[in-house]
Amino acid sequence: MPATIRDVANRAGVSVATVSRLLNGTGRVGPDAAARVQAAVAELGFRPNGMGRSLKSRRSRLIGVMIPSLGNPVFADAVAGIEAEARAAGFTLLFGVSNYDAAEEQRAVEALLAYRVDGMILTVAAPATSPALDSLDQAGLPHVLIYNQPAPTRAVPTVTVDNVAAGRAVALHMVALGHRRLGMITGALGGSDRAAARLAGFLDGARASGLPRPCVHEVDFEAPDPDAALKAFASGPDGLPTALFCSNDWLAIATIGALTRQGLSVPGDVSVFGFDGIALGAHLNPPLATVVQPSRAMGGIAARHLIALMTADGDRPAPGSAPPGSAPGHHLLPFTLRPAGSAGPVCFTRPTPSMAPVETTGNAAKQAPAASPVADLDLSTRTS
Amino acid sequence: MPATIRDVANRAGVSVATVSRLLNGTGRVGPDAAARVQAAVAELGFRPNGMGRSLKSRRSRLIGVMIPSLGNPVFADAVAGIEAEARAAGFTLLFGVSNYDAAEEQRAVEALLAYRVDGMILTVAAPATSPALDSLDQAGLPHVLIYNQPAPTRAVPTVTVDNVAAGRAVALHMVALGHRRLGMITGALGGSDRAAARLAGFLDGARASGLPRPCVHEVDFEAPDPDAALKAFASGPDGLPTALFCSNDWLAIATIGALTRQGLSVPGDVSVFGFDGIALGAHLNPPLATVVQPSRAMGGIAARHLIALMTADGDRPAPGSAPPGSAPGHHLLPFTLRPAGSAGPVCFTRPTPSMAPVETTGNAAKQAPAASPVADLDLSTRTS
DNA sequence: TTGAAAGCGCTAACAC
DNA sequence: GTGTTAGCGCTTTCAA
Repeated sequence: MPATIRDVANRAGVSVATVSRLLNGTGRVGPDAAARVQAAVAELGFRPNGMGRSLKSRRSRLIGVMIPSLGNPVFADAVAGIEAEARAAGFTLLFGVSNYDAAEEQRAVEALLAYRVDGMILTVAAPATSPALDSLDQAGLPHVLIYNQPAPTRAVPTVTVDNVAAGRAVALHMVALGHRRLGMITGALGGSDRAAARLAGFLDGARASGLPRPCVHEVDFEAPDPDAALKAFASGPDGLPTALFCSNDWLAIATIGALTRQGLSVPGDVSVFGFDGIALGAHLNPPLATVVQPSRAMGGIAARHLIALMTADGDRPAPGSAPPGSAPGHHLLPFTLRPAGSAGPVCFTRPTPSMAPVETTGNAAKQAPAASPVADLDLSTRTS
Repeated sequence: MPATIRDVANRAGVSVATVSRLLNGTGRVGPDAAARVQAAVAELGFRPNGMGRSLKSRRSRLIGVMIPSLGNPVFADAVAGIEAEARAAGFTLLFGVSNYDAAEEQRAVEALLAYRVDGMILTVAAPATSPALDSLDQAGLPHVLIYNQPAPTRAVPTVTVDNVAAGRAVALHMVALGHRRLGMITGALGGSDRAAARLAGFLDGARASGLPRPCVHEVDFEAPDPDAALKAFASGPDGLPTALFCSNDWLAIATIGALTRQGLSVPGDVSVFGFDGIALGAHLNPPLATVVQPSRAMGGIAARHLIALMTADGDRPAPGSAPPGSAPGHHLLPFTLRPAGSAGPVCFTRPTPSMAPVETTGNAAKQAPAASPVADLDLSTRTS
């Protein structure tokens, strides 16, 4: 049974009010009383009960975090950023996972809401229709989205990159490398608005380059089956693309593995592009070509923004009513293209990549990191 | 301002006790009253305040989780396992990170303790000397270690694999592949008792095989610099080993990257073994040879064990005193060796691997996954 | 500078 | 079945 503030007060021969004041630095406390309290706290190993404190003070110093999955390192990175920032500000994280599912999002958010978190940082499947965001709005709880696309129908601050522009940049880069048959493998679009945005940008880039609409195949986020997707491509009218865009690095790595198992070389036979820029990608062989987004910083910025929101909320403008004219403070972070090993120039001398288990040995002459016209595209940070 | 139980009671025309009883399923409630309460709850969007509930009931339904870092996917996997199990049992996670540092562990544990978590699952740097575990013991809070070595001096349940045996198995496997110059790159031993155990087993295996003591180099966990470690090897008396054991997959992947950048081929020039079995490793090219531990299951088992502990704790044996004769219920999970692409037979025809940026092209004849005598070693689960 | 006292939202005796 | 009530540990007026 942990010591309570009353125990401390008794032992120090003061009132609980004095103990509270000293511990919170609110109001003056005499030096002798202070000393006695300090001693009592130490002797009793007193640790203020956060529950009692929260109940009375009506602020929990808890931040809720909800992400689709921990399996994708990109989310773990963001959480690391959030954690560091939150801790520095004296907040603790309450944590939930949604598995890319709207109903589970709702459940997770309810669970965090039950503990009266002071604010929340989350990634949802589809902001526009998210019941979880409805709950948050209705509760009037400050929250910030990360990774999600800014939702026109919601006034919720969002920290992300321009996924459409990034998707477009990938297409243009592929075209610049000489590719004409592009394709995309994406996680379930219903579970990820950003995947949808990346796809939209990608298609737009292809169209702008005068190419036919690239083939697109969806796979499951949790247990992606890239082999099936590749088969689907191969059995389509155009065969396997020479350049594949995967909606995230996780998927891209699995896809490269599948291609390799099929006896195809990357990027010799097929170029593969990922999205996220997870740290591991840079260590692959060949290094993963990808769109690098600053995940950790994204988490940190979201946390700082949220904390500002929460503290400003002491004098909340009006319960539930957002300032009519003001934008909700979106942060559009810069992304960069990493035009690394897994994406190379198209090889015209090579026959159309086939899925037959032919031993395709050639390695396209250990190319130096392709000098790309789009290399390290860098959008400067914008805040709206 | 969220609705309270009193609001609901008023609206339903019953007492708060009735509302509480209905919501918690404790005690009978008349059908008409029940209906009115249900309605009121729905209309008010009532969500019971977890703080109030915890304060009164003296159980928070919160589980604290503290890990060294989210940067290493192996911990994220374990947390995913914990989360799934905890959620199924109606618990929510309070989350902290220690950065492999004992002082930070202490801080993080204090933070979680402040919210009166019902129990805790954590990985510490060194169980024997961990101030965080001291706090936990002193608080009499049920807790379970994961990944850590079972500490002889502490009666704390631990879910892990036999790191010593695994380290030994790696050494024996390397020897079986013909390697004679072994080496190890490990994360800071002071920050990881399991790295130390893996090292001990590895050294033991080398010794048992009649080899001289392998060279060992420590690197930082957070920002490992494998290049420096490789240089250190190269400038040592024995030069670069032909087989390198890295204390985790993260490190192994970074090391392979460094070797490749140096113009050395893996496993042609140097075989590399990791530890953890993170999912990404299997998709690498070559696939990462590693010791696979069941991280997600590890988290799940730890959570189940903890929950059992917590509920049994209603009638705690005696505050602080562990049952004298009984073992604390360690779970030693099975590990398997994945003898994949990054570890191959030593190549005797090749000159001693050097660090000079000579263009070493040879790829050791695209070997099939070495048929290893130790393949898929499998210890059965033991519970002590 | 200090103390007394009133709750924060909830559960759990205890009465009826 | 249902209501009354006493706190859980804490912060915070309000007096002194």
